[in-house]
Amino acid sequence: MALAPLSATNIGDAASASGVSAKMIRHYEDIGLIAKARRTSAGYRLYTPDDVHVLRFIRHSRSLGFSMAEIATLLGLWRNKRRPSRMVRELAQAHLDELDRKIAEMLAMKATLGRLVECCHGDERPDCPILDELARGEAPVTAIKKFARARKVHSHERH
Amino acid sequence: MALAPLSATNIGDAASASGVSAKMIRHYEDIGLIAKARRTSAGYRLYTPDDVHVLRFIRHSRSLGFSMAEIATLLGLWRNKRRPSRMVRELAQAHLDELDRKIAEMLAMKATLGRLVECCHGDERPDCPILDELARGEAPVTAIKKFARARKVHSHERH
DNA sequence: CTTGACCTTCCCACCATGTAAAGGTTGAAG
DNA sequence: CTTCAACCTTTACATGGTGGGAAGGTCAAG
Repeated sequence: MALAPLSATNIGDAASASGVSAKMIRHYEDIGLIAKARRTSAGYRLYTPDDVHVLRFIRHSRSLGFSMAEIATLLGLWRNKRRPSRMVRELAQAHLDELDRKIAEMLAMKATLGRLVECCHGDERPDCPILDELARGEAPVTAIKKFARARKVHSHERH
Repeated sequence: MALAPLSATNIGDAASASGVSAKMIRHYEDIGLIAKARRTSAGYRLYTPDDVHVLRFIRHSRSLGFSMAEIATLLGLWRNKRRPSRMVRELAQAHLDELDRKIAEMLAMKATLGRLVECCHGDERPDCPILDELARGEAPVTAIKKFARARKVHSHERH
C-alpha cells in the first residue's frame, strides 16, 4: 500500500493537478489542514494522487465559500466513513444561513446606494444627494454592528 | 483646556457620539484618513463636533460597504465644495457594480449548496451527496475570491 | 493619597492569499 | 564539468478592517 507510491509528484504538479497553488498547499500543511507531506532526500514534498484528491476536495469546498475551519470539519467527516449525514447537512445548512445573511446585507446596501445613485444627476454641478446622505449620518442598522460600545458579552474563551 | 472650540471632547466621547470605536479613530488617523487630532498638554486627543461629523460620514460610508480607499476619495469630494457630482456618482456606481458582482457570486454558491443540502437526507446514515460532490472535484470556475471578509468567528482550535 | 475610569503607544491576531527574497536541487545542454 | 533554467525550500511581509491586550500616564472624585 503505502510502500511504493508509484506516481508521487512534486508540489508544482500537485498544484496544477488540483488547482490549489503551491503556496496554499504549503500553507494548508502549516495550519494542519492536510497531513505533512513525505519528502525526498533533498527535502522536496511528494504528493500521491490521493493527496491531490484531498486538495481538490478543499478547493471545491472553498469555491462554495466554506471557511478553513469548516473545511477541516468536512475533511474529518469525509474521512470518517461512518459519519451521520446529518452532521454534514447541518454544517452545510449553517453555511447556507450565513450566505443568506451576507446576501441580505449586501442587498440592503445595494438598495440604499442604488436609490442614492438614481437621485444624483451626475454631471458637472456640485450638489450631490449621495454626499448629502452620507453626511447626514444615521447609518442603517443593517450593517456594521461591531462597534458595540457596551461591555461585550464575554465569549467562552480563556487563556 | 478649551480654547477655540468650546466643546472639544476626548476620544471616548467622540467614539460614542459617532459610532466609530476609539480604536478605529486612532487607526483612521494613523492611515491618514482623518487629520491628526489636536492634543491636550497631557497628549489626549481632542475632537470637535465637526470631527464627529466626519466620523459619522465615515461610519455611514462603511455601512454601505465602501472601502477605506473609496472613503478617502469620498471625503475629498465632500470637502471640495466645487466637485462635479459626476465624480461621486461614478464612484458610487463602481461600488454598486462590485456589490452586484459579489451578490451574484454568493447567489451562485447558495444555489449549488442549496441543491446539495436538499439532496442530503441528513439522518444517521453515512451516505451523503454533499461530501460526494465535494470529493468529485470539478469546482466551478466562479471566482472564490474574498467573500468571507466580514465574518468574525472565533474558533480557537489547537492541535 | 487612593481608586478607577479614562487615555497613550505598541504589538499581536484574524482569514486567505500573494509577493518577494535568498538560497538549494535537478536535469539537460553546451 | 560548467552553466542555466526551472524547479524546490524557508522566511518574512502585505492585504483590509477590526479587536484584544499589555504597560504605563492622566484625571477627577472620594
